[in-house]
Amino acid sequence: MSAARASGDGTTPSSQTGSGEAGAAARRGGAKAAPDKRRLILDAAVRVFARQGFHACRVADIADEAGVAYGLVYHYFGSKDEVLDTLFLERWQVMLELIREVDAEPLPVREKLRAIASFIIDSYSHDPDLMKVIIVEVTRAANSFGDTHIGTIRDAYELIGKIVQQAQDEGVFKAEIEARFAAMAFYGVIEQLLTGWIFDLLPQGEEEFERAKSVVVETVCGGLEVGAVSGGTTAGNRLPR
Amino acid sequence: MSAARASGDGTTPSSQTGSGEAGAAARRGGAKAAPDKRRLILDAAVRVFARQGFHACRVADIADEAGVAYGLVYHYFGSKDEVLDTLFLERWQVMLELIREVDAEPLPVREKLRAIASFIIDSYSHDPDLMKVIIVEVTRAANSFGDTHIGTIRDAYELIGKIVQQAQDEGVFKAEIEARFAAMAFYGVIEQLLTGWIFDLLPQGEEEFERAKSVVVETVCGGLEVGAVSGGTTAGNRLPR
DNA sequence: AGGTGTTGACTGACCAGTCAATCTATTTGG
DNA sequence: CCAAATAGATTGACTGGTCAGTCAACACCT
Repeated sequence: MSAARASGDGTTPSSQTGSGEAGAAARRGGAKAAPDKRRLILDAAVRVFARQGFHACRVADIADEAGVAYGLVYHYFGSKDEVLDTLFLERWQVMLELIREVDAEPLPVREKLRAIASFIIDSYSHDPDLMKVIIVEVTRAANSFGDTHIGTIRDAYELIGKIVQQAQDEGVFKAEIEARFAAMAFYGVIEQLLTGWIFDLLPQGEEEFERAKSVVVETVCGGLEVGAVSGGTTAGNRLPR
Repeated sequence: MSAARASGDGTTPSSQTGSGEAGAAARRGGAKAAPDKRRLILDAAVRVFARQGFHACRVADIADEAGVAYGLVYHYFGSKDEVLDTLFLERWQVMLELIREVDAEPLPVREKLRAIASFIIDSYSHDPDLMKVIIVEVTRAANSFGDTHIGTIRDAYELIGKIVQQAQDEGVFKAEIEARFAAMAFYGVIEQLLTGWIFDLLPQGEEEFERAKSVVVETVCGGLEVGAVSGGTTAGNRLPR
């Protein structure tokens, strides 16, 4: 289930600094092992970025939050920017992978889209701070990180576009609405819901998150109007009401 | 027509700094009048913010772009922040007004939503830089301007929510999808399209903008699936392609 | 003579990134 | 099995540059 993947912790997503770190890996093989300062810093950064925003926080804040010395941040990361880059890529890569997997499976479109929506919403549910940072500081940040990662971001849109395209080829989705637009619409709805939660404009909670998954798919696929298709959600969904 | 209102120039949307400025208004009554430095600074700021981002630009950049001295920026605005605040409020206020007007008129939901979508897209078409700044620096910026203006932003969502609610009461929109969610979805689709244009992920141009208006309404109201409602749009554009 | 508009040099605070020193663990060679 | 050597981890004071905001002076109008 996609929800499972949403929590990809403890795995220490490998290098990023580029330096050799075989020694650290070996040491970690033991028992409790050293608290892996690199991870500690990343996690602290998420909290600090979410709380104060990337621009408003100082590197010292991250170090303090992580309980390490200032200089250590620069031992593991080349710059303040690189910390954010790492956080973003770590998560976005996992999402791209999931979308590719979903795309490969022989599922009805609704299910594919639902899987994607579920992944993103579960990601938020599992670590709201991280998703807040990604959306606020990267995904929408032209002239800074958004620009840097535009290629990676675009990949996601294109993968979703492919799914829509296929549905159109199969005659399940209307052909008049360009796949590219449809993909943006779908993603836009999800991101706006997260934004609503981030800004505390919408009620949050497991229940709401579950409901949101259905709402997203139902809205985008079936439309808001009565008389439009009202498919069931996950399982069998052909019955017209 | 909503498109007309999207271009609210030459009118100098009045005060914002709060100080008395009757003198300026009187002088402007003449002919060409002084170039209204305040406006000059605001327009320059839009360009600079759009080009470099709010955080990455210096106040000196704004002054240079406007062709005025550094200190003059502080004569008209209390701070760098206030410049952005002014730009945002100026435009957002107009949008709120439009939504209220649209809401008051006895139109079918599709038309109301189309009018709103048209306004926002026309705004972008008319001044992409300004919309870029508003979306990138305010609308999605938790922990900075988004937080400051959250109330004003929320107003828009709620007004749209009211329109959806009404459609539900009339039995035109499905009741299962909470109006609040639906409103967010609608707005989210629009903002994501703008984001696509801002990041150059979607083709731009008058033609695309026009098409987008229909796509937004059609997607959100009728859904992507075949068999869903395929309503016409505003004027005489019933023909499918 | 007084007020508003305009100028740009200056300052005070702030902060990313550097670096030399210290500490800890692992390896080597005797 | 231990001491010296090596390498990485960790520390935090310090620096160099940046920039928002101030201010005193000047320009122009009435």
